[in-house]
Amino acid sequence: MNLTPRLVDAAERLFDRHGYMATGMDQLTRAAGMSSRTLYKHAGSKAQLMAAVLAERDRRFLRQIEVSSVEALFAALAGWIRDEGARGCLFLRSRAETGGDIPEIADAVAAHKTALRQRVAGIVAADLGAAPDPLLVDQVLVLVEGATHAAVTLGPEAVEAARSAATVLVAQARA
Amino acid sequence: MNLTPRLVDAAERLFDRHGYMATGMDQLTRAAGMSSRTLYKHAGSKAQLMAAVLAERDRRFLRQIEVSSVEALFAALAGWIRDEGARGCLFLRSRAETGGDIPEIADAVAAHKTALRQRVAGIVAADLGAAPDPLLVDQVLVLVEGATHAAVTLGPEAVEAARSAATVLVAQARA
DNA sequence: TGCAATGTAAAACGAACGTTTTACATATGC
DNA sequence: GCATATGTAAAACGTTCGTTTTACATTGCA
Repeated sequence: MNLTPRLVDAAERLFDRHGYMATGMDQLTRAAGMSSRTLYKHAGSKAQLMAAVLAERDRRFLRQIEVSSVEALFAALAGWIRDEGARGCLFLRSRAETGGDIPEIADAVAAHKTALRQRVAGIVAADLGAAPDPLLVDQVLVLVEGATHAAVTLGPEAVEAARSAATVLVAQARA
Repeated sequence: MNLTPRLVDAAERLFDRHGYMATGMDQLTRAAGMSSRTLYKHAGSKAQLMAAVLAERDRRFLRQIEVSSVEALFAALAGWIRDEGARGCLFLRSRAETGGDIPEIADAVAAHKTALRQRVAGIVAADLGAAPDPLLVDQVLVLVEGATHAAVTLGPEAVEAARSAATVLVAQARA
């Protein structure tokens, strides 16, 4: 059940561009350059492959926002969207596509969102130099989700709007 | 090609709960209480049915946020989420599920997001009593999208966080 | 009374779905 | 040199997909 990067990367690309349901196993085998027999030996099932994709994306995204200020958080988010494009949050999308009915996927999404909230709390704390008001953490988290999804239609300006809004909120919390 | 409310309402419910791809035509015919022959005469195709669902949802959502202050906007959003549940934006979800490749759906989503931005601009203008800075409109729009999507994991507190953040931004714009 | 229109029920369409299996090739380690 | 593991290619599994068609019942209007 060990997964090669080749498979996970190809799967992430296809799931992200076309959706979980719309991506067939034959497209996955072709993109990964392996037979379906090997793919199933490595991944177990389509749902488990998606869970592996989400776990890898969680690691990669959290690494991208390894910062210690709110300004840097939104700069990192802008970089992510510049590199990856703006298609909304893959975690929320894959959960919604499957109605939350596939445990492997629902669990991976819940774990990511928990980790994301903790990371944002840490960034706000580092920025303020003190334990932050939970409301401020929620506000920054809402701005992160908002930038991610508004960017689908607004483009990078959504991230800039979120960044400037967060700056005002943090400055006010400091005073 | 006229659509009965019964069909559109049943389709909206299924598409919203389980996703566009995961909802089969047989579930739609059963929920709408009609044969597939009649459904196709009325709706034309699955994609056109989804487009009709989105057009109806657009009307309903814009009616819900027929308000003239930013506070009232987020109160209306809280009411929507209380009644409908928090599953993220159906427009963005259906567009992402289909990779933007189905014109009926992609067009309905684009139209809704354009209308939403104009509505938010109108609300901010009414609240300020003056033409708003486009950046402030983007900020409120980001907070609306953020509340919608953060509520999936945070619950109603996401809307409260967005509301309080928007209040600060509007107050600052007034000064 | 009778003709369109409109509906239902159900079978059929070919294609694609996720997954498993069969048959065979190629390495690696004792 | 021979088992063991690991791979590919491809067919087959039964199911479901969106859509169309066939056959028949019901309705409303001339």
